[in-house]
Amino acid sequence: MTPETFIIAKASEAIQALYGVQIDPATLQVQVTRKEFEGDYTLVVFPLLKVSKAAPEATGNAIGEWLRTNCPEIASYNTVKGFLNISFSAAWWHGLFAEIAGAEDFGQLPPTGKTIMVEYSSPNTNKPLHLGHIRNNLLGWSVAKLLQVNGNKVMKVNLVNDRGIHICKSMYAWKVLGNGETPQSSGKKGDHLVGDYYVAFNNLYKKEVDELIAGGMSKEEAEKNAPSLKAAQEMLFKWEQGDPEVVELWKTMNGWVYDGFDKTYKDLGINFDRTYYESQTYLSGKALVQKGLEAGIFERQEDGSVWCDLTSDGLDRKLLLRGDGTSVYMTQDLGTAEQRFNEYNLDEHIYVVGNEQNYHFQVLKLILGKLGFDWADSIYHLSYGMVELPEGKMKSREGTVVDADDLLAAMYETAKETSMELGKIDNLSASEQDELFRMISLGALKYFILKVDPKKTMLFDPKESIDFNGNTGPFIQYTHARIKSILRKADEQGIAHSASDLSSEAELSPKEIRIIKILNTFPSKVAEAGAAFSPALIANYAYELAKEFNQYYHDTPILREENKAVLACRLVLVENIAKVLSKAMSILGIILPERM
RNA sequence: GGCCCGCUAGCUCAACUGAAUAGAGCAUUUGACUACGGAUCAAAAGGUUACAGGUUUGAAUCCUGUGCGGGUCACCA
Repeated sequence: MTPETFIIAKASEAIQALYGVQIDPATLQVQVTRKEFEGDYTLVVFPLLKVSKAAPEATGNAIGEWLRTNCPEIASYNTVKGFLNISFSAAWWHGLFAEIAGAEDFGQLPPTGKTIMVEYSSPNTNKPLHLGHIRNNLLGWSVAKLLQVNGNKVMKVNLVNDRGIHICKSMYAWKVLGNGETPQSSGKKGDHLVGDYYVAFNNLYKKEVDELIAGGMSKEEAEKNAPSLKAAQEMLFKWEQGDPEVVELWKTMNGWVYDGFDKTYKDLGINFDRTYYESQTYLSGKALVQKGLEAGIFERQEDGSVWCDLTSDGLDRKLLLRGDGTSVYMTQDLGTAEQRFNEYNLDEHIYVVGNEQNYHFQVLKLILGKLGFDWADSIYHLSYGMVELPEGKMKSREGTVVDADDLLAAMYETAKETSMELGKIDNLSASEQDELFRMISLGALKYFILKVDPKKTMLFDPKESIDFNGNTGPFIQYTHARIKSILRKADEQGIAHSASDLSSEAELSPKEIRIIKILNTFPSKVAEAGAAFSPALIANYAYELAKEFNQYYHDTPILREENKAVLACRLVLVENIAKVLSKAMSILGIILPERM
């Protein structure tokens, strides 16, 4: 039972005893007492005035007095305006502390029995990953982890967009300009190589269009008739026919891209339980369209195309099948959703996709509902905002995209430079140093991106992200390393510091109580963050805890303490800060080093 | 134009279901090194929460309207 629920339960009893009214516990609000007031937790009494028929102060005092005399856990109280500030007894704090210290899986919530699928990443295979994908990947991985810690069975999936005109463009450019270049022959990373040919295609295409226009063709016509585009379209057609040569090239080039992606995913520290390929799913969903037609939810036009009319829902008409009977994006998503819910018996399905697709998912959900699936409301679009740069928006055409691999490399370099300057890690081996630089650079990047509320557009300033001061990942990593250093010294000196060494003789200081209070809120923070699908809440929690430790550490001697009981108490406290920090950061995919 | 989202300190971001004087970091100014790790800590300064109404004992938060910014409304994915 948390202190909050304890107070709510007891306050309900108090109200029953004092005013003879059974109050709905939901109307009672308990919050952590603000620093400037005396007390641990605060009950807001305003909502009770109707029942008490008395002034706020009087009501607060009456309830406070009842609590103090009837609950041994509660030591004192005071009322300021409409706020009843309650202080727990020292014994109670010791009990809570021992409970936290003894809990091995602190913060892991009990099983819910639910299975949740999280789809994220979803790259196209014609170009490497960029900064926008990084936000997607980090969010997706972290939300999956968060849901796991909330007690769910989670399945992480990727849907690779491996077919379509875009990859054919790269294929065509490679065929005419590539001279058989491969990742091996050029030393280029596979996804970058294919991306380069995508760019080459666009240049070639542009040149052809310009020439056609110069030759007297209209712009519109030229854009349709450029030979390279025609060739790419021809390739797409052949691919759909299963032409062996085209399919072979497609397989080869996609293979290069997958090797490249695997490397980037590995560098980012993310993974998937299953990967879907659009080449295998793009035909699904047609049966559902048929079903919808029969049910009269969809309508077929004279040209054979099928539509769903959503105008009565305030939206537009949506195409589901082209005139030639082929399916579109929406058709595929309808089909795969049904497949997945059936195959895995999902309770929820989360799609981590950028907010430019809000409309798509709104429609998807609506249509699934119309088709009569009761799980239509169990799909959730985790929509995230764009990542902007100080210079403005990222536009791939203008070359202002930040490549994921380049960014990771730059972060690594900066982590290295900064650490070397400080010169604290000279005694580490080269490979240990390398591992450390990776931890720090990745920690900085992940924290910087995940601490922002997903749905907001965020600004990524490379310079600022690399600043290791303030509210950053490295600050938390550093805090952890310091704690570990203290614990190492304690071990060297043979000082005991396990939960069983705690003694109620050691008096807890206000700062220590504040830290226990923060530690204690971790499980409810996890629940809150899980409900909101927001790793940002966890990030900000970890920062608060780390900061609290630094303040405490700065003026409280730990190893110099002579009283054994107090010493053990402090060490256990500090150890538990490290424990919770590490659990919180693991939800973000950030590793905390033992030393740095 | 329709629909969706955002707007909080100079900058980047917080504020759980409405609650006390809206909080951090960066940058600025000042102070603290006999350091159990200074990648630290303390302090100052910085706000009409875009604007106007409304609901409420109480609004950054809920409702209506306005402004500014973004997204989206393809037989693309």
